[in-house]
Amino acid sequence: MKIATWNVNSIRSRLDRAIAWLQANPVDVLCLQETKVIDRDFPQQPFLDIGYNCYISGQKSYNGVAIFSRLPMTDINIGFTPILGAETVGEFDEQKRLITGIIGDIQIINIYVPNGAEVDSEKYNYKLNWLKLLQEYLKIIIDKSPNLCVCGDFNIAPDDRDIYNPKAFKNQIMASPAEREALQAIVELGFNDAFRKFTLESGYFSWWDYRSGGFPQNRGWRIDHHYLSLSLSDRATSCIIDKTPRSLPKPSDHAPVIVEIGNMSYKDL
DNA sequence: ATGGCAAGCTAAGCTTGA
Repeated sequence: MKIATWNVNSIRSRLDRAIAWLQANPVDVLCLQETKVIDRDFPQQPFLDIGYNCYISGQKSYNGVAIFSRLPMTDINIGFTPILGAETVGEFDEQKRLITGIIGDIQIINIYVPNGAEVDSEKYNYKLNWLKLLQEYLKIIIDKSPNLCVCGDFNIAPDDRDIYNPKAFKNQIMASPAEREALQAIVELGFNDAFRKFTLESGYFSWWDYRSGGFPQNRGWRIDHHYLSLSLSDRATSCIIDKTPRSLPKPSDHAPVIVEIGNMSYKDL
């Protein structure tokens, strides 16, 4: 069972790339972020044509998440509200940043964490509050659903190994202590960073700035993650970043990240 | 500190991203 996450930076701009990638990498589940399109205009048909089910939650211009799966998923839910209730969630489901569903014995939660602009800005506070809400949400879900895969664009480098030049970005957005503490509070609910189960060195990134030759010089950040609940982490057999699509013309600025879960095959589903 | 690039919206330049 392979589960991929990829911030595509507009599904309409990346449609051909995403289809080509899925054909070359026929993962069981692909989670997308920054689809940047309302549901009515989402180009579902090309994905249906190559054998994927589509579950989408988008809005005009910004944000937007989607899950494609080869086999149908159940229990699809959008946003925090189904678990936390409208009163607790307030305005936080207006931006489309969370979609979840169940496949086999695994619940997948696909998230696009707010960017945060710069430390101490209004958007930064929104990001920290969004992460706090995510923590409350996962605290409830992890008890009901022990095999959890929380994946997506977290917009946080968990530690300095995940930044090409950590000194230059100390205390900056995506690396600030408060962001890392918010992520750590989530980890402490009972998650492992799947990539770090297999690779401990620095120098592995999932996002490179479009500007200033970020990719050719490998000036990147690792901000796209799979956080697996402990029981699921035990079953993970690999986690890799596929830099190939980032090297092609008109790329997303993010690369796909793929985790493989063992002890499960289609006959189990 | 600034600018560099990409996408959406909309019709030249602003907003957002990270």
